[in-house]
Amino acid sequence: MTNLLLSNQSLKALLTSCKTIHQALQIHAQTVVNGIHHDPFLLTPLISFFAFSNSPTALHHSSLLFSQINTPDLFLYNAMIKAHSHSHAPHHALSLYKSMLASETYPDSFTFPYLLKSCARLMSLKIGVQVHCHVTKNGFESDIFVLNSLMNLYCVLGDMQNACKVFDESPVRDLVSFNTLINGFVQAGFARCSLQFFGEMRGICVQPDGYTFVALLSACSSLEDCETGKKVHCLAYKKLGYFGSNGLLMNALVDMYAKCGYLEMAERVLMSGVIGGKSVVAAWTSVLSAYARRGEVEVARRIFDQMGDRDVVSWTAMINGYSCAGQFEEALELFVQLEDLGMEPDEVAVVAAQSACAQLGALESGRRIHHKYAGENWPRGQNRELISSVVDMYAKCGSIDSALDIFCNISDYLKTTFLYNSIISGLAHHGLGESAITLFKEMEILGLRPDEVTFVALLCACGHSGLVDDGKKLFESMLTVYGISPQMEHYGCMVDLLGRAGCLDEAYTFILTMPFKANAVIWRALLSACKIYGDVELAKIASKEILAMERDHGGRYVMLSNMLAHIDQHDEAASVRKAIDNVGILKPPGWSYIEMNGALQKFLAGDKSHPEAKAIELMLWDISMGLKSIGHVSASKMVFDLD
DNA sequence: CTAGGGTTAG
Repeated sequence: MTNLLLSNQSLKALLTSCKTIHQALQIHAQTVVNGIHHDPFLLTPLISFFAFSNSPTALHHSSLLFSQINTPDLFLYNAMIKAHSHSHAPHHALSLYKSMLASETYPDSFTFPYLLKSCARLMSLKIGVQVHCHVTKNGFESDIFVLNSLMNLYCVLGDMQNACKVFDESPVRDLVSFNTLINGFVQAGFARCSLQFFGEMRGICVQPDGYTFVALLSACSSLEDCETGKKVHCLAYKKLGYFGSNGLLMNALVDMYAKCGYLEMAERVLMSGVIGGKSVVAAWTSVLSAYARRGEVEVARRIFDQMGDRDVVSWTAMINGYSCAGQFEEALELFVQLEDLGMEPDEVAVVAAQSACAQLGALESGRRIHHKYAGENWPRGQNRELISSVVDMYAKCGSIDSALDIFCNISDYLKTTFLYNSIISGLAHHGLGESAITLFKEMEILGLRPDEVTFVALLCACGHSGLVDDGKKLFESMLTVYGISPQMEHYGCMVDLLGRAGCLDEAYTFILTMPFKANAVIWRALLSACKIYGDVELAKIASKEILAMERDHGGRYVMLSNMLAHIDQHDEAASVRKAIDNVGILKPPGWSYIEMNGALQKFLAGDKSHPEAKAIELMLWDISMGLKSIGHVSASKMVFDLD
């Protein structure tokens, strides 16, 4: 553009034919140059253009423009609320609504669907119920768009009772209402209900569409019910005719066959379609992750390599595929490659990366990824799954201070049972039993329901901190207060707790009075306690049980021989070692990892191949001398060298 | 005056 001055009228005309954000920015620049950037007749179309363009930077731009307007009208408010409702920060939509009411501008039937969408994105029941009240107060409770949005909100929150209530009490219903509920049931984990509800829908002759079939196939996927899936496949064909070009429906179909384990069928359906672009990527991603879940990670990788286009979802599927196979280094490496290609990982990808870091103990990578993608100022910092993966990563990498630091700064409404499970188990492993119990109480105050995992973490915390009475009380309360029946792991924790505290007889009685037969893990917990307290008789009982249960597990022989060595029964120790030789068992070598300057250092017992092996040995020697000088007695004399 | 609700895969 030259220095030609453009009038308000011509700029407005230009805007109507404007196609890209770049063009709109140029027009905006012109309004500034011309000093007419406060003209509401220009600002309104500019703001709505940016607001509707689905890009974070454009949204930011429209927010700036919006803030310059003294009295925005309802249309502008609706445009901004809509734009924020599908942004990374949907809570802005609610602030906008508040300031809208404050400036005495009142909502219409277009306002509520976006507000409700924002509540759904925020997963906030509290705010959602408030907005529901406003819907009623303003008399929009029979607007079909508002009602369907309301139903969707309750579905997303997993509150199917209220979703059904809205449906039942609604004077108007359409196919979208039915589809919302059918899909809601699936997403909330009630796939059977979704199929049943579809039956009711057919009973009153409501004709399904593509959306309906996608939801039904998703139900069959989650149930891994291929028989019903095939019926849905046929019905879709009967109702819709050829749908090979419907990308979403084809994906749902491919995914259904893949999840049910019919991988050849999935691939055949995929090939039979004429889908392209994003849909092909999605369909191959479904197949890829099915192979990964099946444990065929190499096949998954081959598909990944052969895919022409790949998006973040495909990369994440492959990253999780590696993690699933225990190949965490490959998983992390792939994430870094994704970054190097300049792709923007989303929250699910970052969660996958953090979990690989957690498994590797890769603190430096974990911290880098945290700061880059999930820092406080980052909009994704609002994602609950992401938050708990970060906390979990720090806790598992031994940086409990960082984990606590982040945890303490999380708003209550973002806290979940998962998050508490992560931090409580982190505290448990760091021997901070009291803090674990404190956080458990805090969790109750917030109204979060503890689950089985919470209690494993808590009992483990008590065990590691010698809190015998607290542990017993918590164990008792599981069934009586929380309605969770203790499983084998919980009994194991209790045996460990009692054993560590030296209550060996009590631990043994506990095992004998358990409602099910103790497994080897539990006997091993007892055996390990016997080792600490030198109870040979009980150790023999425990060993006998373990030997009877696990003929091919190397670990117990080592444990038993260690124990016998410790209590000076070298003859028996020798016989155990002989048993190992006879069966030909080798304990899988124990690895340990540490990440230094971004590189992973692996160590194996007795391994001297590290380039810095000499310096490391000197340092270790130095540390152990330091420990001895403050009175620490090494337990390493108990360990037999099996090599 | 303008605009709107429900879909897959990690």
